Amino acid sequence: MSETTRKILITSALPYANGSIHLGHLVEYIQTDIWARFQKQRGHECYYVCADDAHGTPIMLRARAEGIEPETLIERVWQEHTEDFAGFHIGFDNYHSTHSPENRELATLIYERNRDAGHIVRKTIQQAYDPEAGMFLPDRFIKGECPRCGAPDQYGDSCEACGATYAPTELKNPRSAVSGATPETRESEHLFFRLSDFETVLKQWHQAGHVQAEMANKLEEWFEAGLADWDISRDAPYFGFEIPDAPGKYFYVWLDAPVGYMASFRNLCDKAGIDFDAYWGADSDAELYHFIGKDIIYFHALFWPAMLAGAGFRMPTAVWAHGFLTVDGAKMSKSRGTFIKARTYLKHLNPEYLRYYFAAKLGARIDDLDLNLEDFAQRVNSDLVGKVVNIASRCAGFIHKRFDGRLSAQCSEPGLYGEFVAAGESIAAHYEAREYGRAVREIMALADRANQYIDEQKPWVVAKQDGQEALLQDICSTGINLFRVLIGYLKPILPRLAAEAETFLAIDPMGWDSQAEPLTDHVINRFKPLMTRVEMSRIEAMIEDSREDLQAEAEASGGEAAAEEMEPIAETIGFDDFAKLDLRIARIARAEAVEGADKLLRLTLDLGGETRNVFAGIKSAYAPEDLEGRLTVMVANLAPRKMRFGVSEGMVLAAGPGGRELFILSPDSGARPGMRVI
RNA sequence: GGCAAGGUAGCUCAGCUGGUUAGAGCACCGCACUCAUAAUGCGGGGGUCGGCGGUUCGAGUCCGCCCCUUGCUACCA
Repeated sequence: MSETTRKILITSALPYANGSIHLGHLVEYIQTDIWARFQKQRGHECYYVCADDAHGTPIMLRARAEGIEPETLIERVWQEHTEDFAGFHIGFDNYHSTHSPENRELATLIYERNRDAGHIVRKTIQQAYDPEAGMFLPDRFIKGECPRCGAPDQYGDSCEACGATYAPTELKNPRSAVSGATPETRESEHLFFRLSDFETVLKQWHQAGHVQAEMANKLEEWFEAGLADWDISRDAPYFGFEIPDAPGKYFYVWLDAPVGYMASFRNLCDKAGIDFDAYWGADSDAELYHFIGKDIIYFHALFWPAMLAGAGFRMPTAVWAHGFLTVDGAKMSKSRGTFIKARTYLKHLNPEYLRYYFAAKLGARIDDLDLNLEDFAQRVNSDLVGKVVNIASRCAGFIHKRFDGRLSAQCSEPGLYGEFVAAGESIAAHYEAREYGRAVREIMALADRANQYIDEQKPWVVAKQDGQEALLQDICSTGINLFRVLIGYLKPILPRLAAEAETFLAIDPMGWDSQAEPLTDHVINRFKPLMTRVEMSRIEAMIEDSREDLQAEAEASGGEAAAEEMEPIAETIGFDDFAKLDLRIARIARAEAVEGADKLLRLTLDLGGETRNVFAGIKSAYAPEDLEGRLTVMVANLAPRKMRFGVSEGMVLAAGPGGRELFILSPDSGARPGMRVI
């Protein structure tokens, strides 16, 4: 490697201190960690930092619900996150918290510099206020009816039912998700960051190739829509940093979250004597990379670089987004048991299986990544155990039994060994380009070559021939040396396996180029299985565990959560009002799926004297054939409603949140169609 | 219906700016081997590259239309 030493600072997005790490998070940490380990192995000065994102209303409220201080909560979560990451060998150089003195100092500094440069403006806005809880409500903590379609139980920023977006003040019958009180609209002065000041700067930055092509397209859309001012303040009570010149106002969590990258690094610099400015100064020649998920591109490719530029810091060298994780082709699901927490995984499986599998499927693009559990097991078993580790396993015995663990004094296959070494260049290029899948493919092709070599040489035959000891030792020494090169290439992905292999080989930790020459006349240790096979039963146990785990959790927190989240009882009505409602027993004469509708069933209801055509959104919970013949309860005097698939002449009563959890009502036996329900 | 990403062997995926008979790994079948964690090697079957049309001397690769899948969204009176 003739390349000069680079200075590289790498970050992963900060996990929110309000939940556990799961396999979806790990795509990012594993992707980043592999890159960081690779750069270090190449001999560069490289630091990988991260932190918990510890501020914001959800954390404040959760701490309140648990009856503890937010500081106590985030400390506990920090501990848990730290352990989970360590379990997956994520090698942070520093794992800090946004609730730290360094972050307060830097967030304040960035704010003040932007303010002094005229990028901060004050505006008075109307915002929902919860008079009972005594706080302003973030959009997602207000629920009510959609102003456009009237759908109930919608969040304050957008309607899940009709897709409308609106201001929370437009919601009909709004109520606070915190206390259930009806929010009032109050005025408040907020601070705004003028993103539009940076339009030119940002466009130049994007065009200079600092973001992926797909990301650039998306950003272009945002430019076309126009860059809006960004509200960076929140009113007390809020868990965060108070804004120095605005008492009672706090930095919005998304302002100080990315600053957490700097703060974590600052903290590391103070501990390790690194020059902070060499990495963050406006004229820094260091490289700065942010690995993120595709959902937070907006913050990292617009606000963050703009804030840095406005405060006189350098901008990132690149922001790299990855896609989401699916399991067996579908979104992670708690009920299917595919919402797998880091912790649960570690109870059942070796973390390096997952590191390898992700690496084998990761590229530089923003595509989603699928964890196919069967493929996962087969791939790990055949690649790592069957191919790579097997090379050492099949050679080590001879070296030990016949040569006291000593390798040949010279390499008998300089050509083959040279090929393995030469491949390092292209493998390194793939790592550098974040095309880990390509790197893995090349490495596995080499592993195949090694196994072929051993098969051709047939050491087990040579071993039985008198006077062929030297040949046997040469063959097996070559095998061991090829194995060593492979492990060197896999080391960024499999640090633990590499460490154990280094112990087996009795060598110093491998760098990228330290395998240029083969080991000769060197004594290795006794071989122990370096990795065992994935058992499908372990995977199934993990899935089962995930299912139980989350159920138990739901039940554990169920008591208070259920009470807290229970829909408030509606306004009291008189009997006259109730009597307006004509509920009738109906027999479901026919039930059928509606072509083109995902959630609707068309029901033909027999009311004794007449029949009604009713559309019901219960397809997710009931098969049509299970409904036919059943008695149920319907609203018979509801005004007919024209729907996309026809006119609905009434409504069937059902309870439940949705999905499979929908329950239609049934009368006791004896009731007959047409009877009025009073 | 809208937005986004995709549709290449049973599965997971390569196929760069269009160029010989479309590839790999796994799975499957047969053979070999027994050093190795039921590992390995050799051979084989298997794909009209979602469909149709177009551009081109030539298209999996470019263009148009259509179909399908997944995610968000809508249809949940």
